Amino acid sequence: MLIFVLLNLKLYLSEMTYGLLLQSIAKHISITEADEQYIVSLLSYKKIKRKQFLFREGDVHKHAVFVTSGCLRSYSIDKNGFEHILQFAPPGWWIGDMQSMIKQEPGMLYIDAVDDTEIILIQKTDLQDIYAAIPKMERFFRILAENALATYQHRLIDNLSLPAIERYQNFCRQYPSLTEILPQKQVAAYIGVTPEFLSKMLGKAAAKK
Amino acid sequence: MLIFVLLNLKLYLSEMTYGLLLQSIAKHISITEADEQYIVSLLSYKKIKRKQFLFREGDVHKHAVFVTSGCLRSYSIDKNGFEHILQFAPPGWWIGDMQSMIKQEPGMLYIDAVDDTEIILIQKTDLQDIYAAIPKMERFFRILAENALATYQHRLIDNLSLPAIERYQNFCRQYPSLTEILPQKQVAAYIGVTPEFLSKMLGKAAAKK
DNA sequence: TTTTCTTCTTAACCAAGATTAAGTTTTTTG
DNA sequence: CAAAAAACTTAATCTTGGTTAAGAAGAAAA
Repeated sequence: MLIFVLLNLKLYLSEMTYGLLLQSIAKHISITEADEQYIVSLLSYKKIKRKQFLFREGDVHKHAVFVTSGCLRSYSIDKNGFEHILQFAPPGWWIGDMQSMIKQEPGMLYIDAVDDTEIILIQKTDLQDIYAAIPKMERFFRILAENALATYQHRLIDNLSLPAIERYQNFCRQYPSLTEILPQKQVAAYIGVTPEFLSKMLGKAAAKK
Repeated sequence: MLIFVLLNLKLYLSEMTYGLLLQSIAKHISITEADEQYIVSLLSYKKIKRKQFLFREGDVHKHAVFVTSGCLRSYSIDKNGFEHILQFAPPGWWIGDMQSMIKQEPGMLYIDAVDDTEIILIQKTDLQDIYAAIPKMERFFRILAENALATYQHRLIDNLSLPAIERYQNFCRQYPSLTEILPQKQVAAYIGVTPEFLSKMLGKAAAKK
């Protein structure tokens, strides 16, 4: 009886922790419960406090990272010490330096927590095993990469063709929940302007009304 | 005897036409000859003359496009009529509007030929069949998408953090063969400056020496 | 609570890159 | 080959956005 309760508890905790990832997989492919359990057996879980680092420039990314609560960000620091944000990762998103992940070479990105955050990690080597054991997972990550690719294509075009104010408006439209939470400074580092200029821009826009 | 010659001829032509694509696949996964033949049976071939369009803004991308000779480019045109180049595709590269390809909705990109170009086309619906028949192909396209993703991440960081002159130098280092062939105007549209400014910049750099 | 750190704002000045325009060279096409 | 169309250059002027600096306001930490 006690064992039964403990088993249920374990399942329940696992469901809490890994539910979001399994749901995300289920959205694109269907896998058996045995497959799910196999995958879960290779996952690890981690908490990251606000402002704590997950990766620094020069680290080799040996894990795929999936956010289940809170929010991470990836960014580079240029030679003048300014941050340029590549991506925010709210719950349900993956984050990482693909170049480093693929080639297993030192990355150029920093990743830290915008907020207290919980993540799921998969080791790159385990991911290879998952592909071998459950070929359908190749499809899941193909679809994931293709979607991310579409997002980056769009963002690059925006950066090439739109003035700062429109890039800001696009950001607010695309990530309304982030706009509320993030300090302005970080939105500026994402759209590619200085915090001073963003402030000036918003002041002007407000004055017009 | 005649039939034998014709068969060989057909194989030879097919090798000429589809060789680069099959090689590219073989670099990442190994498939049987039967699989190769199946894939080839779903491919089509097309020549595109310099300056001819393959897609325009608003078109739905129903094919994946692989370049075997020449060079294509994808770009958007902003409200002032200026071109912003997302990608060049020399031989061995894929090109397309991922957003449009995935969601089968009108795209925002133009694709035309920088030079007389030969391409291989795969219909999106046939691609689904290929995935079903040869699951390994999911891996091939996963790897492809992941590599492209890494490239876009890098380019976006560069655009956010580097001044125009360094973006130009990066372009020359990364695509030396393109730098020779392309009109300066198009390099400008890729790195995100006006042709006038690129000209001024290069004049200054030359004067220094 | 008080102190400290971070963020936000404002403003004056500065610089990278855009715009306009005109002339020159190169490439394409009839 | 001549004519037309692109592409390249140069220069003057303008604009977007950066830099510097300093104070105000919030948030975090002690």
